[in-house]
Amino acid sequence: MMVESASETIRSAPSGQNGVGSLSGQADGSSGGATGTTASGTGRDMTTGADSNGEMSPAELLHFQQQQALQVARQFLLQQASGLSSPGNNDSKQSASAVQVPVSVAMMSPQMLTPQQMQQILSPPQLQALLQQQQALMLQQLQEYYKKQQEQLHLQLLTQQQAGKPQPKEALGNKQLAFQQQLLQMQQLQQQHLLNLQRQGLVSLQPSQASGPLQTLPQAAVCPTDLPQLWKGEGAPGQPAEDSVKQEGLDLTGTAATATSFAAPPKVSPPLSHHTLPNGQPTVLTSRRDSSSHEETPGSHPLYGHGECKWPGCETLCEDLGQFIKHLNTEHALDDRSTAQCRVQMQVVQQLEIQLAKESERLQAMMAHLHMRPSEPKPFSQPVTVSAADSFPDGLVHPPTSAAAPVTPLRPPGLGSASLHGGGPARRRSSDKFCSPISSELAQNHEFYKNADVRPPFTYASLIRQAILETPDRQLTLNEIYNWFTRMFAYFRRNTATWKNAVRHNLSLHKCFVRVENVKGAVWTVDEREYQKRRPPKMTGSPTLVKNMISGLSYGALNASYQAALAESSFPLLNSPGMLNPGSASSLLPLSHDDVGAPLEPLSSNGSSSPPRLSPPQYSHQVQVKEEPAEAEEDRQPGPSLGASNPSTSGPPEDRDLEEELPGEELS
DNA sequence: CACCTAATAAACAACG
DNA sequence: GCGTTGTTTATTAGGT
Repeated sequence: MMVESASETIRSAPSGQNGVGSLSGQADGSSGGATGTTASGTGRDMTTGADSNGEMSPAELLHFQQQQALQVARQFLLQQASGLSSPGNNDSKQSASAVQVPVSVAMMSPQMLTPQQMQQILSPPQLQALLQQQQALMLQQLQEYYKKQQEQLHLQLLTQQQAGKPQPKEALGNKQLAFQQQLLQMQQLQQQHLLNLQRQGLVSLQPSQASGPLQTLPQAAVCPTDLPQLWKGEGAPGQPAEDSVKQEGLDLTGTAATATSFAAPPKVSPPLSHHTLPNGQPTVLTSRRDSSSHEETPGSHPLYGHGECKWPGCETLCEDLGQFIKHLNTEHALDDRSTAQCRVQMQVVQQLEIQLAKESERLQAMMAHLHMRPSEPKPFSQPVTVSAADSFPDGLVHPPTSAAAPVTPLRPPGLGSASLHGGGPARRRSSDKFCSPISSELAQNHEFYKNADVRPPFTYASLIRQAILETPDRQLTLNEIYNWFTRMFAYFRRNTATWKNAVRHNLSLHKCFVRVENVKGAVWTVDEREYQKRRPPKMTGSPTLVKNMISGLSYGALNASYQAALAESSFPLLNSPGMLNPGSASSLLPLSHDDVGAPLEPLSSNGSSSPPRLSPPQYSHQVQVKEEPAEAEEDRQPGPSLGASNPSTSGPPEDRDLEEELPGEELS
């Protein structure tokens, strides 16, 4: 609550903030207490690493690997939970953010701010910059790491050949083990990298620069330090090289520290180190050394290691850093060759990213198979198996992710750009345009929105509707709507006057929101038809087209999975944001109330309730008002349209009333 | 450029 | 009188 008022003063909204501020305090208090941290998926019971085995049978090995994967996943959750994702909660993660933020912030805002302030203040663009920076480092590390791994494998193979005779079996087993470990490490790294990317996707505008501006980002990414170095060498030759080096060294340590915190989570590595094989020290050690090389040698240079120049294809030996710097400035100055090499490197990075995406996808599938679904309702939103090509046409991963969907490379359907409302002023609204299925989007990322001070890419109207539909009775009082907002979105824990006003404004303005007098007051409900009516014009794609596609597909031209995927992805288009799961879910499972994720969990687990694409119960929302005099409904009901129009009056809330065509008819 | 939609701000009334 | 709720109008901005 303190934070809230603080941020409010910071942002200094115009007038009557005070009164409302206090009010919101109350609201938050109640809601916050109620919700706390709901499912949030962190509490999964995961068997902790199978440690101790010296030798393993293949089965054991597999098991071990799975355990490792689990651990990695948990690591993710922890990271997310600890607030890596961004602002929202304060205290506990302050330390974490204190570690991460300052680095980048130091770069962009000379004057130092407290982490908290930063959390409040950091705008998406800034965050983006931060993340890009981190990503750059990660990429760099990744490259090195991969290289190392390769070398390592090679080395191992050699040693294996040599030592293969004595105890072939054991050695082989060990090798295998080491191999597995390496794989795991790679996975781990991949995931972390992915996490970074995803996080970046959260805030960044154009994650997909693969084709176009490719130059800009990756260039920075490839070698954040050496390019400036090169330019420096050219631009200001008089400058003592040492100085610049030192500075960069410092910077580097800073950034490297953050990067390594991702790269080498202590939790996961220990078990690995246990299993290092006889001669295996190198494996783990190298990786460790690798990942931490920067931080351990403050004066080092990313392109300098083990006494040699790491410039691609160079490997010139340099006794010390100074010599290396000279070498760098002379041999790798800014010229055609260097830039070309740089480009190549960029491509390498991109390839790696793609590879990463694929691998993480695989991991996702594995995790899913292991019932590890981290509080995220994959089945609905995305079949997980969206082809990598689809998800990453650009080789990058965009989507906002929550702790719930740590590794998921999925991009919220239709939301690709929607969620990336980068930079822009708070005004930017996007949701409806993209017709992102708010519910699935939310389901996937609610953890994120809950904790990250990121403006959700949905319109107020769709959010309000979502809030209402999530409740079993599909009705909410204004205050309950407020609470939902604050509960679900960190973003709405500040500037309360503003958005609350907006909420009221929307409720009044849109015909789709129907106020119903209740015994205990007034509640708001959603008139789904009205809501649908507002959409048609938008439909960026062209609903009819989509419809045709689907119907066409349904003739079986394409294989089922693809069809499903397609139907899935286009479903939201037909039904407008948010129609699906929660609506049906909540209608079926009252337990929904607590948060978005909740209703989805059970569904995802039992899978019973219709696959996303066709769930009929969506159109359920002619609400019935609890304990309510029927007359109330009239006042605003667009009476005509469906006789069913008031299942409320007649039927049960579940109203299986089948009007699925509705979207079609209305949209087309 | 016109038009539409959404966000934001603000005034105001009714009500408890 | 105050705060909440609800309605309404105006302005601004982004998208088409």
